[in-house]
Amino acid sequence: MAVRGRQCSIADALAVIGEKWSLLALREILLGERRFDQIARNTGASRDILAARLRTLVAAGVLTRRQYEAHPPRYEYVPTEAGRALQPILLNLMDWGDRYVTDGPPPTVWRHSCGADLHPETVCAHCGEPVTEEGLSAVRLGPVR
Amino acid sequence: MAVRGRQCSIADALAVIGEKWSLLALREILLGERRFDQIARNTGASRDILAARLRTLVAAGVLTRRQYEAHPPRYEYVPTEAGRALQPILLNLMDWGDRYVTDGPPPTVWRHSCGADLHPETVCAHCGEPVTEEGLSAVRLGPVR
DNA sequence: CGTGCAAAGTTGGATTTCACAACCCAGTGG
DNA sequence: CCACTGGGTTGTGAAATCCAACTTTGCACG
Repeated sequence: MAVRGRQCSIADALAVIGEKWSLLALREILLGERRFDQIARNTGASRDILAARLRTLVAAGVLTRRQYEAHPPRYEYVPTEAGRALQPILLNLMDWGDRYVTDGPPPTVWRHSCGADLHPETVCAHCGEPVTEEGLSAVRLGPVR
Repeated sequence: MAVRGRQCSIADALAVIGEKWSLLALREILLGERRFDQIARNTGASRDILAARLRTLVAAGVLTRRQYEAHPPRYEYVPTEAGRALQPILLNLMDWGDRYVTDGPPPTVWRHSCGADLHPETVCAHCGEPVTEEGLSAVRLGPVR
């Protein structure tokens, strides 16, 4: 996407998952839907665009396309490790939408194994403290191309 | 964006910040850049699209547009609470890009106040345990419209 | 046999969005 | 007077998206 602009992994990540429908397709796949028709129905994406996005995600290594039936040939989409690693991003995005965009109660609720309704929080993996603006400084920034 | 499809705060969130360049503009603003020209240069977005995105983000309450000079009138873009709340999402996205997309070392590195280079981790706000696929179950899902 | 259905797309054409360069306006500095 | 800066807007053409219809392979029903 961004040939010019700051060299940055956010831009690189968005080149893979930043297009329209990519993240919604991944949401459905991480919810357990693996079939084209079901993903199309549950996201609302048009079938041609969805096919293109799934191809991109397979090419990027986020999904694999697995044949689950030989005659007629039928395929399903399974998340790779990279795909499963997007789950926290989707949960954070959902939580942000719940708080600042969606009117009314959250449409989707997750239960954590500890028993509580899940509210994701981002912490420093090293010390476990929540990440706040004040506790953060940029050591090195990507150059602007 | 998604009139049809599952009712979901991820879709709602993407309607606000899911368009091309929105998140990259927010990245620059959260890095401290507040001026149109600087944001345009550092993201690589074309000026017309950037102006449209900033208007959308102001209308959605993610940014405010503040006049910092009267003659000639000049404006800067300041994140609101909702805007600052996107920081964890951007950090997670950056970390994902570092791991699975960007070749070579991470272009941008953040230092946490604990002294370590920041690697964000998403935990359950209630119990503090990392969020994994296994520890998670959907209690309620949004209906498909 | 003929009809209907399902899954996983592909195709054609209209609409919308995006990119790029050029332009505008107000003030500032030389 | 001239160039330059900041914060945009305008026009044109290219690209992406939307939507409905069609295709292919096979199964099940009557």
